[in-house]
Amino acid sequence: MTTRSYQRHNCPVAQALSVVGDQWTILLIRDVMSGPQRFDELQANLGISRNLLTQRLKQMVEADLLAKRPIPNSRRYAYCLTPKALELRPAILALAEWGQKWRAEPHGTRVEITEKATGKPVGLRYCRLEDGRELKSNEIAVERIPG
Amino acid sequence: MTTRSYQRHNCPVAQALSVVGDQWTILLIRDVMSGPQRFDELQANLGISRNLLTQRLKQMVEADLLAKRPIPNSRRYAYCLTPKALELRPAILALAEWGQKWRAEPHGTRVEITEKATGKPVGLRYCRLEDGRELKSNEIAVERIPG
DNA sequence: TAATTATAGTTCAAAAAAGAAACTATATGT
DNA sequence: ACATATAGTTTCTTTTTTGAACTATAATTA
Repeated sequence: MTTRSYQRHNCPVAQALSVVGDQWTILLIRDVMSGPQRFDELQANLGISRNLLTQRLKQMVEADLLAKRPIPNSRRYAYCLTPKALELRPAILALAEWGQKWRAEPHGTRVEITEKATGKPVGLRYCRLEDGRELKSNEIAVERIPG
Repeated sequence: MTTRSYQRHNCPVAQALSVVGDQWTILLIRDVMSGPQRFDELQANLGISRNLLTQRLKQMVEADLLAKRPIPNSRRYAYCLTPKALELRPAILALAEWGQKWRAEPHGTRVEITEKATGKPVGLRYCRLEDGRELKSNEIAVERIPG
């Protein structure tokens, strides 16, 4: 690892992207999150080439993002999200919200978050950890603290 | 645009990634957010090759993520974030939080969010939009609504 | 005034990554 | 026995990225 890549990697954003920052990984996680979990389904949905899908799935299993499990009474395999991958949901939802707002075609597929109990709309917001109180984006400061 | 890329793109996550999903764009935005705004600074910080940096900066200006402005009384240029890029902050902070939790080295650089007025710690959480009340991740449901 | 440095690039060859399409292996159903 | 489904692998081509040297120009320094 060179000095430069060290600089890139001593930052949580760069470290996250070194795991999920390639062209396909986040889309694969999103797809597995919303249903399809088999090789051919993922390939058809995303249009990723098969050799690359093989390679990515293998890397994602190694990175503990996916678990590959044989489906009983079948020779199929299911790719399942690990807790590590599930915790990317806020990042993926934040990207979805941004994509929804800034995309060229305003009326594509939407992603909506609701409260299970009431069906009321929910969004990702800044909260004071102490009491869960919502803060507006201009009320917060972001600081990088060298480790 | 092929059928497959249409499928990929009729999804706000894929649409977001089609703009910021390459290897460098999010790191460039993070870097510009936290200070460096000049060509050579960005190049040295990230270790990106110069020709690719040229190309990415140009694309990001075209995508309305960056504005290139000459610095007065100097022949330097500053790359400044547009509102569109600034609104990626939640996504970047969500990635930072995930990277901080799951990276191999637990004691690298940290990113901390605080309330400006009080210095109290803040995090990105799910909030009921109606009243800003924080909800736990198991209290929410995510739905994709075809457009 | 001439030489040097700083900045923001460009150029070009090589290496790495990704894509497309055909092929393989194996189990299952008919 | 033969066709089909699933999950890949192989091979070749195209595209991206890298690395390193080179360029252009304005401002500084000697």
